[in-house]
Amino acid sequence: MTESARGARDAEAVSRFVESFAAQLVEAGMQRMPARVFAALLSSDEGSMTSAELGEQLRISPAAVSGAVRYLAQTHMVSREREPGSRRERYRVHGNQWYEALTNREAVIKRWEGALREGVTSLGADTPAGRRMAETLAFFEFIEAEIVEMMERWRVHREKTFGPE
Amino acid sequence: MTESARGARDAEAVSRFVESFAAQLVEAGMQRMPARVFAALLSSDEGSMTSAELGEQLRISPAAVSGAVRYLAQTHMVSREREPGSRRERYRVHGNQWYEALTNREAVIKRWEGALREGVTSLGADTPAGRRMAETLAFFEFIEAEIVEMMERWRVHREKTFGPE
DNA sequence: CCTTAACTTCACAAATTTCTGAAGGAAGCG
DNA sequence: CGCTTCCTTCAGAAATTTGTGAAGTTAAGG
Repeated sequence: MTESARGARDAEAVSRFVESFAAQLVEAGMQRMPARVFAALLSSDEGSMTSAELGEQLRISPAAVSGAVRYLAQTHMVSREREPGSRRERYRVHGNQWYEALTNREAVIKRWEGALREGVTSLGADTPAGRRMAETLAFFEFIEAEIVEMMERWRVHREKTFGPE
Repeated sequence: MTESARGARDAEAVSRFVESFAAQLVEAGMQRMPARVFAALLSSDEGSMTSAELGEQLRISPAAVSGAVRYLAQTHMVSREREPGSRRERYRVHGNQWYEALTNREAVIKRWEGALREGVTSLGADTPAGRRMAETLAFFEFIEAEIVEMMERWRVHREKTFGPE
């Protein structure tokens, strides 16, 4: 077993994975920099990196790191930590935050629901279009409730499979 | 009750709703034109419109309609119909296509899973990062199975509430 | 306090995306 | 069969987004 395959991680292999995973996230609608930063954090052994480490691995400016991290923190995909007695910040992914972030889709769904409610009203609940809106709205309300339960089931399943956090 | 509030739809109210709902879709990551076209179809009484009608309501060129519709058809949000004995095409939303489209998220999830599997391999299943990948992968596999069941439950729920299609 | 390291904000240049007009087909209709 | 209508494709202009360098801000450490 070579040194690079055991101790020090194969930087190139890591980078390849980071970029290919980030590309998938981008294709699903995520902005490029947040996607790359998130992928890098996800594939770090500690699950966390400093701003400088991120900038170096991804070859991007501190400004780009800053912007990406702000977005990720806002959407709860990543949390910021201050290293005590240092002015370095560490950005971390928790296993849990993955599904917290998914649950945050709720915020989006809520806004859709709001818009649909207005639609039902302004198109008229007794028109064909209004009825279609109402049904769509019902669908989202259904989904919303289901997601909550689904996450609860995942929490149980996860604990059984991977043990308590 | 004025004529416009009863018979002919209030074009301005419809337009306001279309634009505001489309804006929500855009914010969730959808391209602008597909979002506007989809919203317009959703709020039409027939659930379908011709290319010309879409162009007129949204004030966009035939080319833009064409591009938007191609995207929506690819993602199964809208189906194309040919009016028999005419060269006009109608684009239609089915109530069902909403959740067919959601189910199509499966394709995205599948690609993520592929990328994560590669990640587990290339980072090493016995490394902390590799284990995190494996857990993330397990999460998506869980979600994928759940979505299938969820859609089945919706189909039942929908039929009870709104009657058979 | 002053220095300096680390992050953030901002204005701008570059790259990308988006939409249009124009040209190019396909398919009904006479 | 040719004419006409409708849709699509394509090249390019316009708008938007993205990432950078530089200046600004905050807080640790002497």
